[in-house]
Formats: sequence, C-alpha cells, structure tokens
Amino acid sequence: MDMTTKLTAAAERLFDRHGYMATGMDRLTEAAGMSSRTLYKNAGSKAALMARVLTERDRRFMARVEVRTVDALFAALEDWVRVEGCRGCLFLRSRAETGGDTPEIAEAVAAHKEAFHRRIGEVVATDLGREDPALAEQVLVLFEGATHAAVYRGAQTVSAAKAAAAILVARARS
Amino acid sequence: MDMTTKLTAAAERLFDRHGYMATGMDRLTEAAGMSSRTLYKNAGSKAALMARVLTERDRRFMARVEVRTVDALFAALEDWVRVEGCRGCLFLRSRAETGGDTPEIAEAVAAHKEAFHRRIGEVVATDLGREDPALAEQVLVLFEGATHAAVYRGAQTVSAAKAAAAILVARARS
DNA sequence: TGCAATGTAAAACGATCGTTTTACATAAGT
DNA sequence: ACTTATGTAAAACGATCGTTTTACATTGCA
Repeated sequence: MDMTTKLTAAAERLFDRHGYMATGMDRLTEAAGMSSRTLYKNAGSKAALMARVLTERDRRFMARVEVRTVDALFAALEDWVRVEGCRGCLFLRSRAETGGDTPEIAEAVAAHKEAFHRRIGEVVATDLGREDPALAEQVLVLFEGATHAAVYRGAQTVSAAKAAAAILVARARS
Repeated sequence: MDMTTKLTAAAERLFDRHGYMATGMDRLTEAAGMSSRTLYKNAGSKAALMARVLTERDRRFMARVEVRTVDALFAALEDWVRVEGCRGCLFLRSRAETGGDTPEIAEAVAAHKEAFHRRIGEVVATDLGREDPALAEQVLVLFEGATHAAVYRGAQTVSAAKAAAAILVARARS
C-alpha cells in the first residue's frame, strides 16, 4: 500500500467521521503514519486532499451503482451503508462545511452529483424501457432521503425507500 | 429587537451559509453588531449559541409543519425552501460538522429529529385515518430527500417528493 | 447626585490552525 | 563511492481560533 493510497484512505475516514474543518493536519499525519512534509509533498493542501478523497469516493460509489434496475440501485445502497455506515452524503457535507467557497471541493461535489443524477436517469430508463425524468427525480429524492434519514433512523430507511421506489416504478410501467 | 434575538438571527444566518466551524466569533460579533463581551455574556459559548440557534429553528420549523395532510406537509416544505433557501438540513449538518462530539448540539439535533419523526407519524395518521408507520417512514424519507436533493437540483425536488407521496398515500388508502 | 446595570472598544490569553523549513537518515541507481 | 530520491522528526511560520480581561462610556433608577 503506497503512501498516496494510505493517506487518501486515512483522510476519508477522518473527514467522514469528524468533519472536514474539525480534522487537523496533525491528526491526519498521525493517522496516515507519515510526516507533514511527506503529506504536503503528496497532497499539496488540505483542500486538494479533500478533493482527492471525494474523487476517489465518487469512483468507489459509482462502481457500486452500476446496475440495471431501480431495485438493484437500492440494494446497492443497502450494501453501501452496511460497509460505509450512515453519516450522510460526504459530498454535500463537504460543500456545506466550506460554504461552497473552496473551488476544488465545490467542483468535485458538482461533478459527482451530476454523474449521480445521470446514472439514476440511466437506471430508470433501463428498468422502464423508456426515459422518465419525473420518475428519475423521485428515485433520486428517495435515494438521497434514505441516505440522510439513515443518520438518525438507521438502515431501515433504505428498505423503506426501496419499497416506495418499487411502487412508483410499477405504477409508471402500467 | 433585543440583543438575544439579533444575535440568534445573525448566528443562524452565518452558520447556515458558511458552516458552524468556518464561522468565527469575530464575524459573529460584527454581524450581530455587538462586542464580544456582550456576546459571551449572552450566549455563553459558541456551542451554546449554536444549540440556541437550533432550538429556535426547530420552533420555527415545527410551527410550519402543523398540518393535517401529507400534501400540506410538502406544501409547507415548498414554503420553507422559498423562504429559507436550499442548503440542506442545518440540524444534520451541525451534527456532522461536530462529529456528534458536542453534547449541547447533539442533543438539540436529536430532540428536533425525534419531534420531526413524531410529527410525520401524526400527519400520516390524520390524513389516512389510521396509523401507518411504514408509510410514515417513506414520507419521512421523501421529505429528507427533497430537502437535501434541493441543494443541487433546486426546489423541483419538493414537488417531485410531493407527487410521489401522493401516490403512496393514495395506494395506502385503498 | 450617585449607584448599579449594561453596553463598547480593544488588547491579550494560550491554543491550535494550515503550511513551510531545517536538519538528518536511509536506500537505490549509475 | 557518490548522487538522487524519498522519507522522518521537529521546530518555526504567521494567522486565526474561542474566550477573557481591562478600561471606559452610557443609561435608568434610587
């Protein structure tokens, strides 16, 4: 495991658990097991590190939602929260924490959310056999809602969203 | 307008727009138009101020969702985002920013989310004529999802959630 | 008139922030 | 054997953090 991977993984963990602003660089160097000199040589800055964390997380997330049905989409979310926990969307949280004023972060978030939105549209279209932007928007809302409600309601929100989506898709099909 | 009200209002605005951690006390004193001495005499600490902001916001929010139907619930959310904007849920954001490690904040968030969950259950029960916890969970997910998806998709997510909820309620009724 | 109360302005507190630098060790490549 | 790369440990940078304090002004009530 090279230094880049180790650093990115440690940073994602700390930023996700304690927040971006609340995580100091000293804690980061300790968790990554490297000196601050090496850290900065590798990451450039704290904001750039966060941007890289988000890009890597986007890669991992988007790989998990490469599915053909809406049902599989929420099954993927069930897996995701089982593996990653329920702390809300790190992308939206990063943007909110920085007020959208850190360009590198804001861009990574925008890119992810655009890709996510496009993917939902594709999944709905594949599942339904035709495009349905209105249904796609509802599925997106359910997905986002399950993610955030899970913070205080637990993983049951994902099955609730899955069931709701199934009803909406069935209705759109007939 | 007394000092307490002015301070709480200014704090809510800054915390909401720029984040809790990113907002310094100097910016707060300037926005509230008072010296730091008066501010601390009034608020005690930054965390206590945030807790007060959340309590006040809970009061304002809960007053807006004193409704009898699921449809009116999402109409209330439409009003809310028109007035307050789309920056996600300040309660979840505060908790995430502090990693849940600030008791005063964590408690205010927990209290709000519990009250919110109970209210959704009441609205669904009133609208449906009977309790339906599963439907209530779905409505909660749609509400939370509309709130957070609106950050990058705009207020249209609220009408999408409203339409989806109407379908789910109609189905539960028959 | 004089005493509290309540406010401001501003300096100071120690701590911590993100970042850079200095000084030194190790290991690989020619 | 000498250079280059890559790392550590630790001090230092100036800035900013949340908070307290000092010194002084204003106001309302006895």
